[in-house]
Amino acid sequence: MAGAATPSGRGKRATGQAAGRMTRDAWIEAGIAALIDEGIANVKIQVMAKRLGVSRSSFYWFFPDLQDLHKELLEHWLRRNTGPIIERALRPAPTVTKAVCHIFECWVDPSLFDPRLDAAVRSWGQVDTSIRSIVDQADDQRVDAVTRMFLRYDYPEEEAFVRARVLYFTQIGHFTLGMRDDRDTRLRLLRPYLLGFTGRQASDDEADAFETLMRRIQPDA
Amino acid sequence: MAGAATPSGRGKRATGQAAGRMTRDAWIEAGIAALIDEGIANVKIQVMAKRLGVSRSSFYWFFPDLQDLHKELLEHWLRRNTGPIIERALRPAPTVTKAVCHIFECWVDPSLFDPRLDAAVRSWGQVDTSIRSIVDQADDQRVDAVTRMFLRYDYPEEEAFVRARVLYFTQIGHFTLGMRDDRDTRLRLLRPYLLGFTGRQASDDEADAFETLMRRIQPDA
DNA sequence: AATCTTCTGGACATTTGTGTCCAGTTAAAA
DNA sequence: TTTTAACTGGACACAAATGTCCAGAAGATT
Repeated sequence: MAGAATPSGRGKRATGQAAGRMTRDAWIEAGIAALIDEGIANVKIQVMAKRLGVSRSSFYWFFPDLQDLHKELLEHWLRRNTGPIIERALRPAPTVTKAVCHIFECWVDPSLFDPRLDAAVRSWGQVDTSIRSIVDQADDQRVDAVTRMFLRYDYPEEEAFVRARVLYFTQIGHFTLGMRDDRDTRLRLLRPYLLGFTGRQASDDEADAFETLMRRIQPDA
Repeated sequence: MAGAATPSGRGKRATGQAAGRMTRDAWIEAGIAALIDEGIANVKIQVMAKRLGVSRSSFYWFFPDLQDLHKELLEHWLRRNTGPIIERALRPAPTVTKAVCHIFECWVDPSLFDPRLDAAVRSWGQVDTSIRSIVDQADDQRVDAVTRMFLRYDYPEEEAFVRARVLYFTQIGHFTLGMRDDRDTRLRLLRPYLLGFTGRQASDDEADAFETLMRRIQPDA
């Protein structure tokens, strides 16, 4: 028995596995959760174990040490967050404004991009140089993909690069600052943002299409 | 004696005070340094003491506990980083582009704004909600000041707000991502950035003036 | 049913950090 | 020079983490 701290000795655990034993993935999930809302410095075996209602030994069965879990967390982030942005940036569209709307999907659809995870990994990178270089690399890839997007709409080389940065940095800044405008505000600001990012006015069709998409993803907010 | 770890027993310390005793400020400085390059979770009395070549007791003479130092670090950040931005945003200028250049001064002059400190405090806010709300408040003040700047040049209300955010978030994103372009790159990108932020072309005079300023501040980089 | 493999709990050893207490040193004031 | 105030080091008592070891429980396999 884990003592008085565990509400239900055997049956169910707080999170992760329903009843049976532990799995490597359940530990990784717990790690991600801890990373996101307490930072890498608080991803601790002891506290995760308590939270999961399991003893620390379980951890050491699945991982040689804490560092191994860290490796897994970083890989999860790479898979989860960088892919979708690049994919959306490559998607063909009749106008720049429409193309930018495609990228915007990542910022409104939590299944495409997890802002809190991104922010957490970024904070991690500030403290650990080996992480830092990997984050930098991912940022370069993302900005590069957006730059190529602008180039497809005949912006001059330098302007395309700057606009890509402005678009991407604004968004990262947005998340870093934890801005969480509600859906209506975001819809209201859509056109000014598109103007600022592209220098061109979006058509009504495009704005409407994005509004529809957003209403589908966030039924109400 | 502090043991074999201290290279010079009495005379000089690693940082802070030259020779004499310790001061509250020296501890705060050490705290800022630790916060900036190792994150709040690694602002530890024990390691700072070792680094300063002093025993932990000294700390407890000047501060009741670690939390008290944390409070001081936050106050330092408030004084250091938010004031100058607001001041620059209020400064009168003949054109928007010129006004934006005034704000840009904060990003190129380390005496006006410390990007690494800002990033560190921001990370701290992600982990500690009481810090978070203070950081949010500061961000609101900064964006608000920039919004009013745009309003002075007759941008419509909503556009002014969005442009303020784009300008500010881009910059925060820039720092968060640790982008450190060299001086020449920054000068080359100045005009495209001004165009993106304001929607208007800067005059040669304005660009030249900024270039002069930058060369004065960063003799070479 | 017996056996083998996988996984868990609890005990142990160690490290790193916090905060308290107090005797004693050092610099300034009387 | 003595006294006094400001500071420092070292010892103590805890707490929270990591990582190791191993007996044994719980499932899967034969």
